[in-house]
Amino acid sequence: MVADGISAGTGSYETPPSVAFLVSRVGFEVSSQLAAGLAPLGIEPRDFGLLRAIAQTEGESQRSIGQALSIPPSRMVTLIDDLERRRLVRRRPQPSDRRAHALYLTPAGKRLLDKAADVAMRIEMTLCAGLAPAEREELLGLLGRLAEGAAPPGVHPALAGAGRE
Amino acid sequence: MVADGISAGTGSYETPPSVAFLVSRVGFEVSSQLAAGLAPLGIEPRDFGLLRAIAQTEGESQRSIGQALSIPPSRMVTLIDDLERRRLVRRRPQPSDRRAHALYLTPAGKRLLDKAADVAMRIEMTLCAGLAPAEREELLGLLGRLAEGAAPPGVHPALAGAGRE
DNA sequence: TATTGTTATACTCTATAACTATA
DNA sequence: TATAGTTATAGAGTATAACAATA
Repeated sequence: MVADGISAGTGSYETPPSVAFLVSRVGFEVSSQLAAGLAPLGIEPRDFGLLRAIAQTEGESQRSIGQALSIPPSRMVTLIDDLERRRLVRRRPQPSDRRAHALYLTPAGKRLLDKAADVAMRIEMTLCAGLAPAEREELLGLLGRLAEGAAPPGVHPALAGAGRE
Repeated sequence: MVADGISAGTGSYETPPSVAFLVSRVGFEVSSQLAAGLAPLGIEPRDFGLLRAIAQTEGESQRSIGQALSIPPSRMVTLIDDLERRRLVRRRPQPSDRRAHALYLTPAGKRLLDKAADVAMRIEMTLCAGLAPAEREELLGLLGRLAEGAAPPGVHPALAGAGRE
């Protein structure tokens, strides 16, 4: 099970009216839902992130993608090994640098990525089911402003762990 | 480092305009900030949650608090051992049932809990610094409605992990 | 016989460092 | 000598199951 950390002590004990607390709590729930929704597809949230990254930068080297996602090289080996074994990703030799492996999605990988995106979309719809379209827009705007202010300028380390830091 | 899971693949690659994604991303950031802010106090988010739970149910048994937070008994032993070694928590025999240990905060534990609450409050203030008071209220309301709809009825398993699932 | 706390153990996840093959 | 990928290894964190004392 994924584990959040900040929502710690939620339970039946207390529910401080704090944005930080609520965001963390809902974020945790959403993470769990994503993991549960992805499980039938045989992948985890981190694989989803990896597949997306590969899809959007086809041909990039293993290390380069790992760096962008803050995944150390040795970990990338295991993760890509796994995806390659399932025929979702392929390592191809790079003519320009024979040390490097360029990563590509297989057709099966692309199909799976589409299915995973569907799962994510369904979660979004369920999550916002109680909100009017205008309310959802309002929420998106407010959260976006929080994200801008709070996030470190570059990439944030989200793929690294299993549950939640 | 704490790790979220759903925010996977954030990086420089993509930023879907999704509430689920944004909530998870910001929630992850907040968790990291809490961990960082608590570190100088010598505790982690899960300890914070545990201290709060004990503070609000003084005298409850170890098992009972563990159950409320979805922490297995064997894990509670280690966690409470740790807090007791630092003189933040005390186990006291229960006259009614000599198998059970009732948990109490020491004065030092209460002081530390106060400090931790300050840390959390500062994070909240920083997070919402860019929002007008009315906007923050709006956000609280919208998030509250998400939390109601998305959360399972009872307790949610947040204390289990280290950072974020 | 069931339950509280504990211990022992095994498993998963992850990162660090050493290694190889190229550059 | 530096870098891409790999392998080996060791550490942290966690859960499961066996155990002792008490109910």
